[in-house]
Amino acid sequence: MSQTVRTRFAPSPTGYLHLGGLRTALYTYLFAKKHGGTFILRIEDTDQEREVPGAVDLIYQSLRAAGLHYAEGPDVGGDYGPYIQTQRRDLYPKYAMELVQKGGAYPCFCTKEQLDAKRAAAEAKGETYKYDKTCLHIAPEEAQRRIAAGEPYVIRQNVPLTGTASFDDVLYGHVEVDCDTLDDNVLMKADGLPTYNFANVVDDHLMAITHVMRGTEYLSSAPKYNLLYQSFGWTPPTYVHLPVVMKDATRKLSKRYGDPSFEDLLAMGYLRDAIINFIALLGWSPGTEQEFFTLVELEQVFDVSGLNKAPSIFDMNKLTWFNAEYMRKLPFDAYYALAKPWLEQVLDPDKFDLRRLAELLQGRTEVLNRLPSMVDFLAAMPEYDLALYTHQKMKTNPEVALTAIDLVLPVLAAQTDWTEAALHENLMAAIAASGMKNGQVLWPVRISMTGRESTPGGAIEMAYLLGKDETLRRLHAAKARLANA
RNA sequence: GCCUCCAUGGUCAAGCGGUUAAGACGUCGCCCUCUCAAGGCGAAAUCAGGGGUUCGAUUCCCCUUGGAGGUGCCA
Repeated sequence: MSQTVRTRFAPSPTGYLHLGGLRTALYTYLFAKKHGGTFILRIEDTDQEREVPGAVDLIYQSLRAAGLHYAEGPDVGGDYGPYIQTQRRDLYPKYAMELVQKGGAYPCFCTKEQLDAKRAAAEAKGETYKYDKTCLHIAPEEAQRRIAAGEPYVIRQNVPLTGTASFDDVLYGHVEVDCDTLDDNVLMKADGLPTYNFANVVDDHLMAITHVMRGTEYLSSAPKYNLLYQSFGWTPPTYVHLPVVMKDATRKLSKRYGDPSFEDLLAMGYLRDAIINFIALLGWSPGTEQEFFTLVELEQVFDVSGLNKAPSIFDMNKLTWFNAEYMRKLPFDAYYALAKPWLEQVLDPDKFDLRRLAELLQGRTEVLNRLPSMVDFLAAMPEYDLALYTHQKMKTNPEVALTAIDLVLPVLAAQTDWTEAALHENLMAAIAASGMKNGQVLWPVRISMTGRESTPGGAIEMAYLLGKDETLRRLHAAKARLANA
């Protein structure tokens, strides 16, 4: 590649950054990095009605949170600004006029009502609606007169009636369509702002974008954009269209159906690096067996040849697996800092050894937000079913449980050194002396202390965390309940 | 409807004319074990269908089917 690579992520400020958008941004960023190029951010806000207040800031925040740093953008500046399309509004009319002069576009005065009627008529006949080029035949002088008179108008692309339009995509190859299936789309709206169809071409050219990476929703209109480049006499960028991310086989990921956004995942306790790692592998393969990647590694190894053409389904299960793996890999102190606030939601830090608890939890943490429900039994003994005392493999049932508690109670009551090591030593000795199996006594003892089928540690760890008084209190309560059963 | 694109297990996917069709998640066994995880071992599970081309198709071509995207003064 002789020219310096410049790629851009160009979202519309219509809300949060969804995962499909994040992936597009990631690949766009990685492509630039891989080729030593520049990644820039451009805000496409030409549809003022759809703009959501605060969405622009959300995009900045999300991109920063993801670690996708852009060298140029609205909030960082650059030599090709402004980077927000509404701030570039004065730029577009000039190019629109140039296009009109070159025959690639024309002003149109048809009203919304007229067009709706034509559209309805076409649909009634079961035909595909296409603008009939009525205004193409208005003489330039008359058009000028009407514009000067203040009549509302738009600028439409003048698509040839015959022939074909095409472009070449790195991923999808040569895409060609018959011009007669193409409509004369609006390039400049009556409000004076360009549509995506126009702004994208003008801005990519003006910003010297060399590689356009974007979703496949633009694949079928790309030939039309190429017509624009031809009319202008500009060299089109290299295109890489990216398949969408799906929720399942037929629906794409969408906030409306409750699918999480990037920000949502972070708030739930998914790690940024885990999300990035997972997203990178969703629709792209490095071609090797490696499955864990840091952003920096991805910057080196990313290649468009590993992109898959088919849409891929977002698998929360696998994301969660990645997250659990990343949790385990964290240095303990980093994990503890992350876990602590979640633990403190349900546990008084003055009453429990949260640090020890976190040690037990680190290897079992899939997502941070699951932590509270994993430890809340420590704060208050939950209701539980006596059936929990019956466990085939542990060879226990309520009767055995009663025996076990009777065996353990005096040992614990006499325990002065309430450490895991000391508890372990004395308890194991008592069990060995009794002739019972470890699980036979430790299972029911743990149940009676926690009321949970599974806990972040065994009976000994739980006893340590609960403390002597609370342990004995819960054991006595369980004994009374079992004796009356 | 029309246009464009896509198609390997439940999911992510490797494969790019000749393979026992990798690997990962998930699932199911077994082992380990004071529970659950983690870890170890193992298992089930895929080339959508039909035609071609070829000595030989998962791989190339066509059709069908299925799916996606587009068909806006939205992007």
